[in-house]
Formats: sequence, C-alpha cells, structure tokens
Amino acid sequence: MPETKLKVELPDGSELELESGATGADAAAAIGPGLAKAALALKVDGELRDLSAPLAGGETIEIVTDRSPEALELVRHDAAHVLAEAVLDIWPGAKISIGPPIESGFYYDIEFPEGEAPGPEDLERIEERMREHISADEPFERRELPVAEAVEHFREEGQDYKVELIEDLQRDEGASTVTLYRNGAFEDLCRGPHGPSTGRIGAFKLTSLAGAYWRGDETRQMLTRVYGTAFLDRKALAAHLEMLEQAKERDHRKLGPELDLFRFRPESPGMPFWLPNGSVLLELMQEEVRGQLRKRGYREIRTPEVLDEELWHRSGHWDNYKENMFFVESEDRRFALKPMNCPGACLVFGSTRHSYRELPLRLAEFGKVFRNEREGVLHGLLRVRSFTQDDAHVYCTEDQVTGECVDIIEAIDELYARFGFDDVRLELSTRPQKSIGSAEQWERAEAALRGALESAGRDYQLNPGDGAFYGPKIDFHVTDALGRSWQLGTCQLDFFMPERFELGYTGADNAEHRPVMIHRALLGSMERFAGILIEHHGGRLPLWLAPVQATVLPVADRHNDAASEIAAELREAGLRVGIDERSESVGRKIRDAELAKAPYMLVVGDREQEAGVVSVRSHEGGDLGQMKPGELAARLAAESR
RNA sequence: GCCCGGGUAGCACAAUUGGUAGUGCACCGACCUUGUAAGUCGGACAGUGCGGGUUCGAGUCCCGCCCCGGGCUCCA
Repeated sequence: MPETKLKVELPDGSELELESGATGADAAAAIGPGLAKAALALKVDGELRDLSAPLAGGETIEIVTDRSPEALELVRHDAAHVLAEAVLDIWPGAKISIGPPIESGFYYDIEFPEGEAPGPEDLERIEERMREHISADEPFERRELPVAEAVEHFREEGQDYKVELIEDLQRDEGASTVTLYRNGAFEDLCRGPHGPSTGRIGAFKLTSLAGAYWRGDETRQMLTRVYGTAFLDRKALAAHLEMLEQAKERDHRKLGPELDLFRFRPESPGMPFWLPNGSVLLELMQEEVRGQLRKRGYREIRTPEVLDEELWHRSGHWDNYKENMFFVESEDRRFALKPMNCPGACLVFGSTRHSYRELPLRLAEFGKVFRNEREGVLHGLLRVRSFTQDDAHVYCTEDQVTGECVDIIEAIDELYARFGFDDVRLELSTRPQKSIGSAEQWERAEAALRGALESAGRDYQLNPGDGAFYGPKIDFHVTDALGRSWQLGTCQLDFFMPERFELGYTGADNAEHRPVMIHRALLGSMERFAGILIEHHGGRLPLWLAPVQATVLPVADRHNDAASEIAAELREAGLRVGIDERSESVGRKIRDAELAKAPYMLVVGDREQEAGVVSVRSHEGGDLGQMKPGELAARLAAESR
C-alpha cells in the first residue's frame, strides 16, 4: 500500500501533512478553523482550483479567501452562474451562452424565447430569484464528462450554444472531456473554478441589459446580455454603486452643456459645437501644447482638410480606411475629408528638397480630422466624427529615433502632469501578424523604441503583436480621479508612408536617403482630452484652465461701476473675469457662481468700494477676507503656475 | 449597422383605462437695493423628435424614419 499521508508546501515555506486523498478544503481546515470558514478556493502551484480539488502531494498550495485578489473574480463568476440559474427558472426556454466575470462585474449572454426578452423592469424579478438561490447556499459541484456525453446532455436540454462551445473545444483544443458545474438544479458548462457555494456571494446587483452578438460576430445571432456586479460584502457593493453615481455626476456629456462648454445638435451627430467657454478651454490646452512645441524645436504647419481622392489611394488609406471616410465631389473631382494628417504632412515634406542637416525635421499640426464612425459607437466627446489632433510628424534618420522618442516621452510627462494626471502608463506594441517592412527593419525599430523607454527610465508593458502594420508604437495611458484608464498620446514609427510618398533627403554622402517618420500625438484628440479633463476634475477645472477664473459680484446696483472697474483691472492683469450685474441678492449671486463652478467670487459692496478692495471667496476656502486687486491678481497668477 | 431602452418648453420632470398638455428652474418685466449657496409678484414660452395610419378624439395605440442613452468576445 502507498503511504497514507501526503505533504504540501504553504506560501510561507512550511510543510503541511495531510491524509492522502485530502482536498483543498481539508488543507484549509488543517491550518485553522478560521481559514476553513474564509476559504473560497485554492491555488495549486499558482493555478486557481476548487477547494474540493484533491491534492496529490508535493505541490505548493495557497488558500484563496475573501481577502485574496482572486476572490472578486471568483465570486462574480459564481454570480454569473446564479444569474443563469435564475433566468432559466423564469424563462425555461432560454438558451444560455457564456457568462464570464469581467473587470467591473459579470455578464451572461442569453437568447430569450422569441418575444420574451426582458426589459429593465425584469431585472428585479431576476435578482429576487437570484437571492433565493443565494440564501439556499447551494454548493457548486464539479463533474467531468466525455465530450460526446456532454454534447448529448446539452442537446437534450436544447442548449445549442453550449453544444457549439463544446464542439469548438474539441476541435480547437483537442478536448476529450469537459467540466460541468452544478448549483441547485442548474448545471453549466464551465472551466471553473468556483467558490464552495452560492452563499459566498456577498452582495450583487444586476446593472443593465444590452445586445451582444454571439461570439461578437455581427453576422450571427444577437443575444441579450445581462450585466451585473458582485462583491464580497455589501459595503464594497455600495462603494462601487456610489462610484458609478459619481461618474454620472461627472459625465462630460452632462457637465459640458451645463457649464456652457459645448453641446451636440442633431444636425451634425458626433460633431460638437463649442461654446465660448469651451473654446477658451481648448485654446488654453492648445497653448500648453504649443509651449512644448516651442521648447522642443517643432514647427507648426496647417494642411487642407479636403484632399483629392487620389492621395488616399497613394497613402494606403483607401484600402484600409475607406469605410470611415467622408467624401465630397466638386466639378467632377472627388475629394475626401482627411481622417488623418500624415499624408498632408508628407506632401509638405516632399514638396521641397531636404538635406540631412535639417533632420530631425519636426512638423506639428493641430489638424482637424474627420472620421465617419458608425452611428452606434458615437459617445459624447470621447468618440466623435471630427476632432483636432495635436499631431506631429518627425522626419529623421534611424539613429535619431531613440533621441526623438525620449523627447516625446518627456513632453508627455510634463504635459500630463500639468493637466493633473500623475499616473502615466506606457505600452510598447510590436510587430503584428500582418505587417510591411523587413524583419531587420522591425527589429531595429523596436530596439529604438525600447532604447527610448529605457533611457527615459520608464517601466512599460509589452503588447507583442499589437503594433500598427506600418511600425511599432508606444502608447500612453492615464488613470483619472475615478480610477478609469484612458489611452491618450501615441508615438509610432512608420516605414510605410515615406516609402509610399517617395520621401528623401540628401545625406552627407551626397546620395538620396529615405527618412524614418515618427507620428506622435501628445494629448491625442484635443476634444476627447477636454472631455476626460472635465470628468477627471468633475467640471471644476484647475484655476489656470477655468474659462472664467473669477466672478465679480456687486452687492447692490450702486456698486456695479466699482465692480466693472475691478473686473477691468483684473482683466488687465491677464485674468479671465466675469461680472454678475443682476439685481439679485449676494446670496443668490454666490449660489449661481458656485453652480457655474467659478473658482473665485469677488464681492464688492460699500465697505470694499470705500477701501478699494474686494472680498474674496474661493470655492475651496470659503471667505478669504479682503484683498487689493493687485494682490489678488498676484495670488491667482501664482496659483495658476 | 445590430439588440434593448428612451425622445413632452432652454433644462429637470408630470399628464387616470386614449378625453381641452402641466410643475419647478432658466428666460422676460416690475418691485426690492440686497453682505457669502435660491428675495417677491407677474408674464411669455411646447402641441409632445419627424412623417404616415387607426379613432368622434392620440403625448398615450400601429408602421416607417431621425436623434439620444446602454451595449455588441474582457471568449466554457
């Protein structure tokens, strides 16, 4: 007989002796009753398993509890199963497909019987049913089944999507068996693992309904996706819902019109109308970018928005981007609105001869581009049909690439910090399957970008195969005040375009050479960046970006003249100042200024008029007492830096 | 493009089983002359996204279109 004991190693390096045939749950119990109770799953040599999984001995195990980082994913996956269970209770004819945990919760894609698709009001009904299953604390039970039996099983139940999944698994991964998990009367095809029972789902909520194609393929069946979120306890759920509420409050689509920054009109879906305040904001952002351009030797160009269709054949956009372009016709000539600025920049470069002495030649353009995005994907300022890129194209030699990219990384760091984003993440994307150029060329290009990242001393994430077909790239991401991540700037190498446009420069050897082109954008889209800024700051932009930095509030009509003088003096000092001359009470004017998110309010009444001062109130600090206009201007100027 | 939900005054919302479209804020006018988040009174403003249909009668029901919102692999 083999030995009756087995040994496993624990994360702290100690050994645990167990009876042979012991499971993860036994291991947890052997360590302590508290842990046994808290245990959700097991990690065997770093791989997540069910608690009920038998141990072989010799492996390193870790008990996953509600405090483990994996716990959320586990519980959400459990919740997805309970969701499917509840749906099948209510709609026995429903066909379920997949139901994974996702970043913010979980979902399940389901085909409901014809004409019985649920509405938002049905979510509560499903939730109620789910709660019943959770309080019943149904254990998750795993079993393994040969593929043929599993297919038979799901075919009998009319679960066609499961049958398809299993058949695909067999074909693509050579699976001979699949695993099923049962909770209550419900059994689902699932890789697992799962928590011990449904009772461990601390708190959940179904959040929304959406359509989703089976396997994301728009030629296939449209399913109903039920979204939900789950947490280990009520408090965490409440915090998450609170965060969503906050995000709603900060939504730039709500704040933009409220603060008179921009608005949308049906006359031009996906193209914003910028109001005076919003124009000021864009202008300030642009000035900040221009500061970087001046500092780093970029020169600004402007190229046409409308260009002959032929150009887009030459640039390759016709083949790759035609569906997203707008076209216009005039006098039998077909033109396209530019979706990108690079061809224009290449025409500028190519229209004169260049010497190696001019390189790197850095041409920047605040270029307005037009992209005919499908209607359904438009989303406020974040996904539009026209926007302004703070674009630039650097023409240089291969040797110069690293230096240029370091410079771009620095520019982005400085710029993002200035706008209040400290957490910048870099990603390097390398050669994709479909690409042009030689292997050596790619190797050198990727090495140049890696070199830039290293000499800038930056950590980065590698995305192999995620580059553009014409060259590798570095993307820049920031995290906003609500913890959401946004991709902003980009720095891409391009071997393709200089080739296509037959660009050249005369080298020191008096021969013609092909320059390398770097596309780079710092903020990306000015409009999109403005939208992200608005959400990041909750509409309360930092003083230097506030379209109106201070509002002068005369106490009574007789103070209007004095107030105008103050306003004029502050404007003279370069501040953006408004004035509220309505015959309203001070309280009212303050309220309205606060709602307009004015950083400073300057009250002028008898006392101030006499002393030649203003009473200053800031949103943050409340009443700051009296100041002379000059003092105030200096203070605000200092704060704006 | 597709699925689900929505569209009533500038904005937020209301309108029994189909039965004369309302309220608040904003706006305009008058009064008040105001001291750190809403002063008082009065007035004007939509024919219900657009087009058709059913009906004695449609914001409510039906059809088509437009726009807005949530989504459309984070793959058992």
